[in-house]
Amino acid sequence: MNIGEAASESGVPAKTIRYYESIGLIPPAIRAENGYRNYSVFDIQTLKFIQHARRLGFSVKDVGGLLELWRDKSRTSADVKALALKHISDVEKRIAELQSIRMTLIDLTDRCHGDDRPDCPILEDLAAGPDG
Amino acid sequence: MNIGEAASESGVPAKTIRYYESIGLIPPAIRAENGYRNYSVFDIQTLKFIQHARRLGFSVKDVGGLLELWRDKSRTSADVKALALKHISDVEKRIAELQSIRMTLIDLTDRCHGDDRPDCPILEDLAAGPDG
DNA sequence: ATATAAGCTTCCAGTCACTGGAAGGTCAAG
DNA sequence: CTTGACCTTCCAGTGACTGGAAGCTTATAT
Repeated sequence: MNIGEAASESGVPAKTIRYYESIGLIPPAIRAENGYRNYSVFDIQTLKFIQHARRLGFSVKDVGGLLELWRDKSRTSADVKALALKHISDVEKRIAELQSIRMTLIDLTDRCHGDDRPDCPILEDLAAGPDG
Repeated sequence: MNIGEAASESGVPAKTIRYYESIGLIPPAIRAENGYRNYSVFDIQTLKFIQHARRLGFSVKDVGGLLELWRDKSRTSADVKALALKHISDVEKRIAELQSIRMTLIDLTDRCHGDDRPDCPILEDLAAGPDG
């Protein structure tokens, strides 16, 4: 299967597949006589795995770790769970940050009348800072 | 005031101040005889404004827009509010995405016993995909 | 006076995870 | 036989910095 078909099968763009190969996330593809990359059904499985993990916000480096764990039949489920729990805590931290940002922005916009007058608490508060 | 003092006064690292100058977010600093950049109290104000807006997640490009609005005495508060409301909606979208990711991860980890056995629903689901 | 350390300058490279595009080879259809 | 859709490689750009090298200036300590 050529890279284009592999891309549409897996959902990972051809460009990105080559990129994953270049950084060593996936092994170099076997080449056909014309130099084209050739992908097996197993390769597609791997690409789908990567795609799903990336959609869940795992970094490419983390995905590399997950792939190793996936291929390693002797690893324990505790290893995998630890990585996932760490990632949950990162996600929760980011959510909390964004929620705090959201509250501040809502407060600012609520106090801005948003008409054709020039005075605007949003700019005033950005100049004065969070406590002023 | 040298760039180091400007950095500690404003909270923006010296390196970042130079970077902001290089991309045109702030005008080129006036130089002393020895070539060192010289900052006024007003410049510090601007840097603080930038810092606060960045902390609220505005992109550097958006901060550029906010700075223009800040300096433009003839602008209306509606202009500013529109930019802020758009940003709130972006933040909310991102929060929703992260919450969905979080739920999926929690579901996965809940179903993974996380002991020394090798079978792990996290890896299985990453391989099978979100619906399988 | 001198040594040293801190602070400033510029410029280049690296980060992360791609993405776009140019230049050129290959292949299938009309 | 030509067009267009593939494929190849390599280089550059994104966003927002950050690190580091090489070299100048200034402040401090002896």
